[in-house]
Amino acid sequence: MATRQVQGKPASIKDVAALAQVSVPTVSRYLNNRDRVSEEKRTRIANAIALLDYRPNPIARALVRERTKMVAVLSTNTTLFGQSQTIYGIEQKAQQEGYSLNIDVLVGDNRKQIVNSVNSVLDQNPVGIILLNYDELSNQAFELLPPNVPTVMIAGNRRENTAQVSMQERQGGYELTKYMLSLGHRTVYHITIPGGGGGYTRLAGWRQALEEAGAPIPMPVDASWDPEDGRTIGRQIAADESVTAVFVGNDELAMGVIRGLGDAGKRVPEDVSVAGFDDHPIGRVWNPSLTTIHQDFRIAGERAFEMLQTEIEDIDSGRGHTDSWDRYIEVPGHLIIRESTGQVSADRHN
Amino acid sequence: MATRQVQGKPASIKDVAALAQVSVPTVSRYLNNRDRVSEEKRTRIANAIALLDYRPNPIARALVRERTKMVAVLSTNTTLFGQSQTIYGIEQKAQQEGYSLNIDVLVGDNRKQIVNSVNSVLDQNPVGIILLNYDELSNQAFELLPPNVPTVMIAGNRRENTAQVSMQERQGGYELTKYMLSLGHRTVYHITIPGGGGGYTRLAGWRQALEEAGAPIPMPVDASWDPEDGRTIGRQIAADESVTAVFVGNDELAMGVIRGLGDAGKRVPEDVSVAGFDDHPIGRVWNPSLTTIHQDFRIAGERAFEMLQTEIEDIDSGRGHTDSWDRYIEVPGHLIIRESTGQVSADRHN
DNA sequence: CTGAAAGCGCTTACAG
DNA sequence: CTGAAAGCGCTTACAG
Repeated sequence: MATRQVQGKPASIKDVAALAQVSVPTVSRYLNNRDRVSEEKRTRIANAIALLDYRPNPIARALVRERTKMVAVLSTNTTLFGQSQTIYGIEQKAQQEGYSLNIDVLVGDNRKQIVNSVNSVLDQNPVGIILLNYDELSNQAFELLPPNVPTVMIAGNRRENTAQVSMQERQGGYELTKYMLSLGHRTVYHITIPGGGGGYTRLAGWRQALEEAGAPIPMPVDASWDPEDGRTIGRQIAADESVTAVFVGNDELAMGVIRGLGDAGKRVPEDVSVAGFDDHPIGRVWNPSLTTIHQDFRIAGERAFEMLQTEIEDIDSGRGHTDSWDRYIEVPGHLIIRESTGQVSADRHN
Repeated sequence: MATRQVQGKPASIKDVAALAQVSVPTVSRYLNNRDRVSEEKRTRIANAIALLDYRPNPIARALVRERTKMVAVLSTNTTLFGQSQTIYGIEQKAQQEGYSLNIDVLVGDNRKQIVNSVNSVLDQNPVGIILLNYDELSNQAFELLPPNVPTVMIAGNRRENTAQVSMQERQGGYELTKYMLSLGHRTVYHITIPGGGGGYTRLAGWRQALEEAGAPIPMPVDASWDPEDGRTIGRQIAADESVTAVFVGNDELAMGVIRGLGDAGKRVPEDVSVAGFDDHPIGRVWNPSLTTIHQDFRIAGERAFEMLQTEIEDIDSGRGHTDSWDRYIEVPGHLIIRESTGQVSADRHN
C-alpha cells in the first residue's frame, strides 16, 4: 500500500533499474532506444517506469550530452503586436517538437546592458537562439551572439551571414506606397516606428516607391510605439494642407494619427488617406477600417523554429552548419485595401 | 599568443583551478562565497576566470543543487493584451534577479492535452511556477500542479489554497457597472470574454451591481477574443431599443461593438454608452475614447514574481512553505471615464 | 543484448 | 583556510 517514493523526491533512473532488475545503462538504452533491449526487459522496465511515475531528469541529460533541449528567444519589448505574435508561433512549434522556450527581453540603452542581457541568455546554454530583429537594439545584440550556437534571425532583411526569415518589409512598404500614389496623391508622407532605419525597412520601401515615381520625398517623422504619440502627430500634420496621404509605420500608430487628424477636423479618407502596417485586429474594426500590409508574424515564428531545428539536427548529425548561413526564407506581407485610403478628390472612396 | 581554449569548448571550473593553482572546491567556494578564501588565492582565481572567460555551467549547478534558477510561466494565449503585459512584468523582475523564464503556452481542449502541457513544464524542473489564471483552461491546469513546487497564481480571485495576486476583477466590474447606472441607464448589458464564468470575474461584479440597484439583469452575451466578433454583436444589439448601456468584457471587443453599433446607425455615447475593461492603449485614441477599468498587468506580473521569489527563498532557508498559501496581494484596477459613456439622454455627455 | 566503469561540471560534507 | 573524495542523474564507450 505504501508508495515506494519518498514524498517530494522523484524517482531516478537508478530506482527504475533496481525495480526492473536491470542495470542503469539498460534503462538508458530503453529510454533512448539507440540499442536493442530484449523484449522481456523492455516490459519490466516499462512497468517500473509506470509504477514509479519516472521521468528522466533533463538537467542530468543536458549535462552529459552537453546540449540542452532549450531554445532561447531574444526580443525587445515582447508586448508589441508583431513580437508577441511571432513568439506565439515559435512557442507552438517548440512545444510540439519537445523543446522548451526561454524568453529573454533585451533591455538597455548602452552597450554594457545589452552585453549583460545577451550573456544571461548564453549562460542558460540554449541549443539554439531565435532573434527577433525588429529594431536597432536587437540588431546590436546580434553582434554579440557566438558563431558556434545555431541562430536564426527574423527581420526585415538585414544580414547575409546568418540563417534568416525575412518579413519582406521593404517590399511591403514599397507596395503600399505605390498603391497610395496610384490613388492620385502627389506624394505620401511617412511616420516611422522606432528603429526603422536601415536599407530593408518599411521606410526604405516607401522611399524607393517615391523615387521611382519621381514624387517629392518629405522628411519622415519619427514616432514612439505609443498610439497617443500618433495622435499628437496627426494633429500637427493636419495643419499642412499639402498632406493628403500618410503611410504610418504600424497600425497602432496609424489609428492614433487618424484620431489626431479627426481632432483637427480632417476626415479620413476624404481629406487625408492613412495607411498602417501589420494588420492589427483592431485596425479591422477601426472606423474607417485600415488599409495596411498584412504580416504573417505567427507563420514567421513557426518557420524560424523549423529552420533552427533543422540547423540543430544538422549539427548533431555532423553535417556542420557553415552552409546554414545560406538558409533564407521569405514570409512576405500583402496589401489589404480597406476604408482609410481613397482617391485624392473630396469624394468618398467607395 | 595562442589562446588556451579549444575553439567552442568553454572553460570549466577545472581549467580555472589548474590555471590558478588551487583545488576545484576552492574555486567553487570563491564563486559562491560561502566559506572564506585567502586573499591571495582570490586574486589568482579572479585572474584565471578573467583570462579564460569562465562562466559557471548552470546545468551542472542545477544537477547537484537539485534546483534550477528557472521559473516557468504558464499561460493561455500569450498574445492577448493582459497576458503579454503580465509576462513582460514578470520577465523584467526575473531578469533583474538572475532567474531565467520559461514560457509555456497552455493548449488543448481536452484534459489529456492539458496534462501534457503541464507535464512538459514540470519536466524542466522549474524552481517555481507562475500561473496566469485568466480563464477556464488555466484554471484546470492549476489542479495539475504539484503541491511541492512554489506556485503563484495571478487571477481574478479564485483560489484560497495558493499564493496569489488578485486583479480584483469583480470589484472592477462592479464599479464600472455602478458608474454606468449612475448615468441614468435603466440597466447595463454585458458581453463576456471567454472563460468569464466564476464568482470573482468582471461578470460577477456586473451582476452584483445590477442586483444591488434592483435593475433588470439581462442575459450576458458570449463573445470570442476577436474584435470582429464584437462588431457582429454590436450590429445585433443595435436592433434592440432597450439597450442604452453596454459593458463589454475587454477593450478590444468593446471597440468592435462600437463599430458594429455604428454600422447600424447608432451613435456612441449619444444613443448607447459602451465601456470596456483593461485600458488598452488603442482604446485611448479610439473615437470615442473608451471608458474602462485600468488594469495594472505589468505591476501584477512584478508582484507575482516577487512573491514567488520570497516563497522560493523561504524554502531554501528551511522556513517551509505551507504558510505561503496565505500570501495574497491585490492589484486593483480603477475606473477611467472617457468619451464612450454618457447620460441616458440624447445630449452629448461632456 | 547487457553490465561495470568512467565521466559530464559542479557542490558538499569530511578531514585536516 | 584548503584539498581529496563522493555524488547529483544520466549517457557513452568498452568489454563481453
